[in-house]
Amino acid sequence: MSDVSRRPVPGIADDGDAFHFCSTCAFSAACLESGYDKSLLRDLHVLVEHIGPFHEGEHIFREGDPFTAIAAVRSGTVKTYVTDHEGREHVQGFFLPGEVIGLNAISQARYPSNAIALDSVVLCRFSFPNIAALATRMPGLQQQLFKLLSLDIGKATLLSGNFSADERMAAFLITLSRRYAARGFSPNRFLLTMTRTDIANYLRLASETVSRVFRRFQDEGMIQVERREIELKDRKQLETLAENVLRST
Amino acid sequence: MSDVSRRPVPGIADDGDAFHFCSTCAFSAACLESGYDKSLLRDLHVLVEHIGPFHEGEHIFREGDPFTAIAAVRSGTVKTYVTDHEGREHVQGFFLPGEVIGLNAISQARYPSNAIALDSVVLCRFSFPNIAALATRMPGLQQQLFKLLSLDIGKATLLSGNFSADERMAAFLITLSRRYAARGFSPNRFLLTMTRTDIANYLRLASETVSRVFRRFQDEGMIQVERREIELKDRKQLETLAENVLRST
DNA sequence: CGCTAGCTTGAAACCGGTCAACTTTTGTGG
DNA sequence: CCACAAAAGTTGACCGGTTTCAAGCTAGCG
Repeated sequence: MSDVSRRPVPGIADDGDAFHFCSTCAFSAACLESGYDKSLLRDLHVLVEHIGPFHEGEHIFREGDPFTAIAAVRSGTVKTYVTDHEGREHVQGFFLPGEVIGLNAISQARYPSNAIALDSVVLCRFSFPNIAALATRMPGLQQQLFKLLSLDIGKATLLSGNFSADERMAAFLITLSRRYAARGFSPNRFLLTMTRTDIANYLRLASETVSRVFRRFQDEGMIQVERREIELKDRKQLETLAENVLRST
Repeated sequence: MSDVSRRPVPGIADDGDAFHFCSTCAFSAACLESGYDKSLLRDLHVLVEHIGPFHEGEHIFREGDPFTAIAAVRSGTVKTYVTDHEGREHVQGFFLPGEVIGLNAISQARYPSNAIALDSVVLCRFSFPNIAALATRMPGLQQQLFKLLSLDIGKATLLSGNFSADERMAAFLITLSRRYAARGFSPNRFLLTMTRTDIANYLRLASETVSRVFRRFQDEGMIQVERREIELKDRKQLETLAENVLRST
């Protein structure tokens, strides 16, 4: 079973400048800004381990695996999900580059869900005990961890509300867009790296409903979808639809 | 506007034994176990501020209020919720004695939702900057904070899945039961401190549906409800129903 | 080429929501 | 303590958004 353990990335060496160790990691920027001295930053650097690539369909961790590390997505998309007794899949989230997986495993010391690569995925792995220990010496890092955890509570709360299919779908598209934009990608044209079924299981819909909502949104000129490619053509209207879901974001 | 700020509890003095400052607070036990010396425990103690009582219907904080503190419920029940554009209320959670509110406010430095007392509520308030600072000197406390945050991600994820009314209701009752049991109350007989409408808005149902599910559960012998009093009569069956929701708990 | 997984579309069924009427409880003031 | 009003809860009938079922389509790939 593959997991977030030892598997160095071929071709990505850790030997370079210690202060550019991982441009996409959620920790680097925050900690660089905090003006720590070189020795502490070096401590952070030696914690990082680049692992992957995981290819499409490969599991990064599975429900019940012992928790040892959190990981920032460096490239690709990760889906987390659980499967219930009836075999229905419940998608908990999609993680894009720069986002951190595994935070919900801390409380149980086990991963409570499965994580699978939706395309080619490379991760930055952080041993949790080590980064927690370092955080006691770097208040900025501790603060960053608190923030990330708190953020995930908010994320999980978002779609738990009582919203219509249209509202949830609009919110899904808008948040995807914002997250891509935050990473320097186009906010209005991007690739859906997940299947319709994945989207459905995330939004608590049937995949047929996802198809139909896409079609209706397209007929109404709000989006243009062609297979996995999507273009947001009327952001304003989408934001309006998503408004109820996204308030407090 | 009332908020989690200065309002000492009349009759509850902070002058007593520093190591029994708050029997219900989520931090005390963990930190006592960690074997810290007296001076650090005293630091933790002076952070605690008992506030309240808030009486039924009174707000503890409101959406958008600047975040300064987290708080452990000492007695009573707190409901957190947001209201959307159409005036629909979305209940995010109920907090029983021993549970901590405000953790989802860290990332934004503002409370993302409203918190209201469902009955008479007393809180232990912890200034967040102070407790975070202290956590750098008490790794056990830091760990406890990480755990609490991580736990809340899991809680928020639970009901976000695609479950039937029956499954969600059963899960709601079972978790309530477990939480009361963990605090030394009866797991099979307790008071629903929230209205049917609150339950409905939490479970994404109509209040009429809550009524009907209660009635059906009762007709099937799983529970006995009389107004706000409830008794779980067939725990096993409820657990079975809740199973899908609660896996990974 | 043909297979398969993913996707789309239509028709019918159903779960839960909405609307409305009514009952019960709670709270208030005389 | 009672009268009354307001809030909470219950129940029934109907409606509608989503799901389910079924069929067919499309793209990607061996």
